[in-house]
Amino acid sequence: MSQQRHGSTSGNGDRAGAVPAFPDLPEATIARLPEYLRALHNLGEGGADTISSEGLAAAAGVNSAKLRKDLSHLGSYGTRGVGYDVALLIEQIEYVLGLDQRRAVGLVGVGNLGHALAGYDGFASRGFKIVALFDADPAKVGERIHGLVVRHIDELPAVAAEETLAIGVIATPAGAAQAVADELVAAGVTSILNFAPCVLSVPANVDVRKVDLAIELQILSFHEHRKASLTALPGGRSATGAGNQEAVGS
Amino acid sequence: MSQQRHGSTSGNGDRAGAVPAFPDLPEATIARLPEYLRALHNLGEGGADTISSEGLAAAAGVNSAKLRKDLSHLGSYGTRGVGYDVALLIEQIEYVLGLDQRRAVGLVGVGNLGHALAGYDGFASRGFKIVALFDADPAKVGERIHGLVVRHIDELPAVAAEETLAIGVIATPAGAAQAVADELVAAGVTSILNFAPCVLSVPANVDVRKVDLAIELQILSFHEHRKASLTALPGGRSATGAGNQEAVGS
DNA sequence: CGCGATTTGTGCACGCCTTCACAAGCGCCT
DNA sequence: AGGCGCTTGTGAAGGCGTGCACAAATCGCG
Ligand SMILES: NC(=O)c1ccc[n+]([C@@H]2O[C@H](COP(=O)([O-])OP(=O)(O)OC[C@H]3O[C@@H](n4cnc5c(N)ncnc54)[C@H](O)[C@@H]3O)[C@@H](O)[C@H]2O)c1
Ligand SMILES: NC(=O)c1ccc[n+]([C@@H]2O[C@H](COP(=O)([O-])OP(=O)(O)OC[C@H]3O[C@@H](n4cnc5c(N)ncnc54)[C@H](O)[C@@H]3O)[C@@H](O)[C@H]2O)c1
Repeated sequence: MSQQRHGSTSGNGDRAGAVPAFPDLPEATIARLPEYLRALHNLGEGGADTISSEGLAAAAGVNSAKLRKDLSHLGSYGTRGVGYDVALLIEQIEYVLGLDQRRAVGLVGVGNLGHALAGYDGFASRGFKIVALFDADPAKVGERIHGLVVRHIDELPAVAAEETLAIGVIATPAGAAQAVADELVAAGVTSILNFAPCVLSVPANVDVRKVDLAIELQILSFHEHRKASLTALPGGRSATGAGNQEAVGS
Repeated sequence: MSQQRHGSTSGNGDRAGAVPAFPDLPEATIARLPEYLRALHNLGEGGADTISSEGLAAAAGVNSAKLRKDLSHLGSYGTRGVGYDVALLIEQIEYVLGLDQRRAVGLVGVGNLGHALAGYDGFASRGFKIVALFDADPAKVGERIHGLVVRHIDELPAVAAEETLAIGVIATPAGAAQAVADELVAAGVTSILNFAPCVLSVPANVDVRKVDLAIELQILSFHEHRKASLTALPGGRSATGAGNQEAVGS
């Protein structure tokens, strides 16, 4: 880690304008950082000043060696014999994840799922703010949800022009998803979270993450199936092997 | 594949009672099977009888070599020079995923998100049926949602006794999630889909998958951050590297 | 001031997954 | 009947991620 960036004054504020161009963190690591962050916040509220890798690993549900290696990738902020400074580590991870600036989210498709998302306070507390809601249904446009007015999808370019949307969320039916994605991309959005069960085609510089509940259920179904086929087999070993806590991140 | 199980009569029904105890498919493969399945259904509705690995791979958003290797793991159902028989492959994958029997899902926590899930028809069309809704709030108990009456969480054991729940879905606040998970496990549920942002502790024979939207957003945020720090750097290569379609599966 | 207890950071080996590249197999056309 | 083009299935190589095990570092105490 060439750039040490150690928060000398403990508080924030010394973050230089020019971002240091990241060492390429392993994808697997960055997928776990949010989990560490959540665990740290819990621990912090619990009054802990420092936490050992063992403790944090347990709270995040991972192996302690993995956790240490992950953290080592973003430059070492632990103290041997003591552990990690909770506040400092929170600050570090938030910085790496780009959460020091609150990211603006635009949500397209205010149906069943969209409604739930729009009203979810878990976004605000984790660094995001839904700043705009869009739908194509005239009956929905104008509706007020949690302080936001639903706007017509055609207004997307205008809205994006006045407030940069960091992330676009697609909660429309699958048939409309690709068109919506195209419009988001045209409006300058380079990160998309897609709830529609379909593959999106986007330019190479745009990141798409997909959440498909049916897929999750089907994976569970497979394991059910497998477990069922094992019930009448040799030693019913329960220890060795599969059975556990798979996070959704890639 | 020792057991060929070739659907001779094309329809279903010849599935012998004793399941053949699976070759251990790579975890990565089973996480992609649902995606292939969805793509196949789309193609089938489009009127295709057969599909090449190239075509199916494109529809599912993966590399064609990867797709072939995945499918080869479950015994080859393709024809060289022609491709895969769409109907047969659908049947195959559904069998492997255990979707030939419709799985009963119990949903706990009928709040914002729970409501949306309860009303989602995408489950039914993909092999699942929500058979019970639970909540702890007396104000919610008794409410009728999409033909199902919300029952009190205390009734879970009774309900589970009369209808086996294959999968439990947790959509309660994080604070209640562990308790709910314990109750599900006690009721005999061995697969859990968890929407609450917390780590669940369960016995080794229970599978847990987690969906955390904030984590997805934070991962996107990281890439935004990284991209932003790269704008003013050497050759703005857009081809090489990250930027794309990461599925939610492990 | 030195020693032991504790905990981080990491070298290393192993296994999984991805990807390339190609031989083997299949159907169609002549 | 034979050849040609197309597509599958897979061997092999390389890369990535995980987890062990341990040296280095720090703190607290006698
Ligand atoms: N409801 C769930 O629990 C759930 C779960 C998993 C996945 N999903 C997926 O999420 C998506 C939304 O689900 P839902 O249940 O909210 O569906 P929905 O039909 O209730 O809502 C879809 C909304 O999108 C709007 N819309 C349609 N085309 C549009 C367009 N071109 N531009 C803007 N808005 C448009 C519709 O007007 C509607 O309000 C679907 O793809 C569904 O498969 C939903
Ligand atoms: N709403 C969203 O879009 C969204 C998005 C991502 C994650 N989540 C997560 O999903 C969970 C639910 O979110 P929500 O917005 O629906 O919250 P909510 O408060 O609207 O609903 C929670 C429901 O759970 C019920 N409940 C509480 N304790 C219970 C118990 N012990 N047993 C049974 N039921 C109990 C409550 O009565 C309530 O009806 C939360 O953990 C949230 O973080 C929600």
